[in-house]
Amino acid sequence: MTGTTSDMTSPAPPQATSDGYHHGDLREACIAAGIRLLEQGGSDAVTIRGVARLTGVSHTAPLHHFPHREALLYAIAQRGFDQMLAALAASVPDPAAPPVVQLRAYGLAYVDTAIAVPQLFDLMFGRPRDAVGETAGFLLVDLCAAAIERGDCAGTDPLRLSHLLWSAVHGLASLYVSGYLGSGFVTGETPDAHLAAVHLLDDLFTALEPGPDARNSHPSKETPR
Amino acid sequence: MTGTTSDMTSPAPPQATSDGYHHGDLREACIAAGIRLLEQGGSDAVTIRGVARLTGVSHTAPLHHFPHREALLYAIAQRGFDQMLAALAASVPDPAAPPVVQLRAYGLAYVDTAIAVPQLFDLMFGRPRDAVGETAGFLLVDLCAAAIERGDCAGTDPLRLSHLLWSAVHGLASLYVSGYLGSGFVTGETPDAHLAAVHLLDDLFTALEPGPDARNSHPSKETPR
DNA sequence: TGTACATCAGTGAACGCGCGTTCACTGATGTAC
DNA sequence: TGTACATCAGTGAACGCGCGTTCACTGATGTAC
Repeated sequence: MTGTTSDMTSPAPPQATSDGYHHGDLREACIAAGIRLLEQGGSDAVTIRGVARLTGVSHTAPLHHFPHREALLYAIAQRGFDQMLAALAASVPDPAAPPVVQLRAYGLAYVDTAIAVPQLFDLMFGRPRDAVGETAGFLLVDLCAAAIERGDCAGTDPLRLSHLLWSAVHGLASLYVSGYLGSGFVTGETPDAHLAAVHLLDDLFTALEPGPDARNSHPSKETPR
Repeated sequence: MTGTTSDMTSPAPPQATSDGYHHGDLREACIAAGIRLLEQGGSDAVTIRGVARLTGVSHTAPLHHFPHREALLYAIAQRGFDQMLAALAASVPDPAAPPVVQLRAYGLAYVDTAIAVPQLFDLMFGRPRDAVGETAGFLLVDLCAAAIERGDCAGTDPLRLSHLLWSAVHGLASLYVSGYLGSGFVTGETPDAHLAAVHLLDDLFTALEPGPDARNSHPSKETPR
């Protein structure tokens, strides 16, 4: 994952008016400034006056674009989801690749994005969820179903598989973001988040491989459909 | 997990002085009040003046116990870890049970605790980590090593196994706490967090069972004794 | 091509608010003698 | 057993701060005629 941060903090204004009066794209600049404040000082540091200062504008100007502070935070979180979805989409060069390959790529991109903008990641999942990622959710379940169908993953329930995968990846990202992994907490060895994600996905998909005995492979614990 | 919330919010003062002047155990009362504020309004709502109001004391009194607001937040987070560790310990009735059984119980208790006090869970993992859970980390790795040794889990690296387990459980808890699972986001089916945790742990440990390939060694899932 | 005018996106003064923190103080308690 | 005194844990007034939000305003732009 390269350039994510700069993508988020330096958007070229669509049509900048060059007079000193009108900003050109204050809304976009406020979101970028908000992300900067967020990454430096957490969500408490994201204020209307703060983004106004950073964009060099009077402290009431942002109110023309965000009716209140909450709207600014909401827009920032939404931007985070947009960026993450874009990163996920970009991580799979071939949409015809086997589902397991796609799932691995998505998982890796998920962790990388979270690590790149940790406070934004926290903000995204720290406020009331939005419908923005619903298609991503369906895609995830579809890929799980395809992987099971193809015989690449054990199990029978795509929904439960999707929960397992998402939980594992989200948990790894969260634990790295909060510093509970990656800094010698569990032991001395401290792989970075990207390497840890590779390991986790390797271990997970290896474990999920159906056994070589084609007849005994489905203990079929429940949900037989 | 029963009674966790009340454990956290109604601690009996060790020796309450009954005069109206001295509180008896203001420090403890402030922490309890802080957790109440936290669960209602997030960490922003936890203020020195707020806990003073809730404990019926002048707004400077808490400063005798917490030199500044950050110290209050720190104490609350620490209390959260204490409670979680206690819940984990209580979830394993027999410390001589097979490692996989213990790991399952811990995982379940972890999710249950998080769901019981979601904002506290967020606070705990949202600020600089403490050394408080280090022994828990070592215990986790030890159990993973024992599970591998016993032939109950595939793989060779206890550290990587512990990362996988912790990530999966932590991720599930986080996604439920933030509402991204459990409210029909991925699909219509919405098991509660506890049931989802049971499913996740079932699927995970089933996948981690070493296959019957080499010597058909372990047909039993767990608890052979 | 000019002109009137509505609209958009800025400015800056002002307000009230809750907050953390300081300060001098005071009541209750425990201890040395 | 009494007394002096240090210490602990409260009180309440006061401070300065940054914040969100309101208000009347003004400059720039686009459009109807």
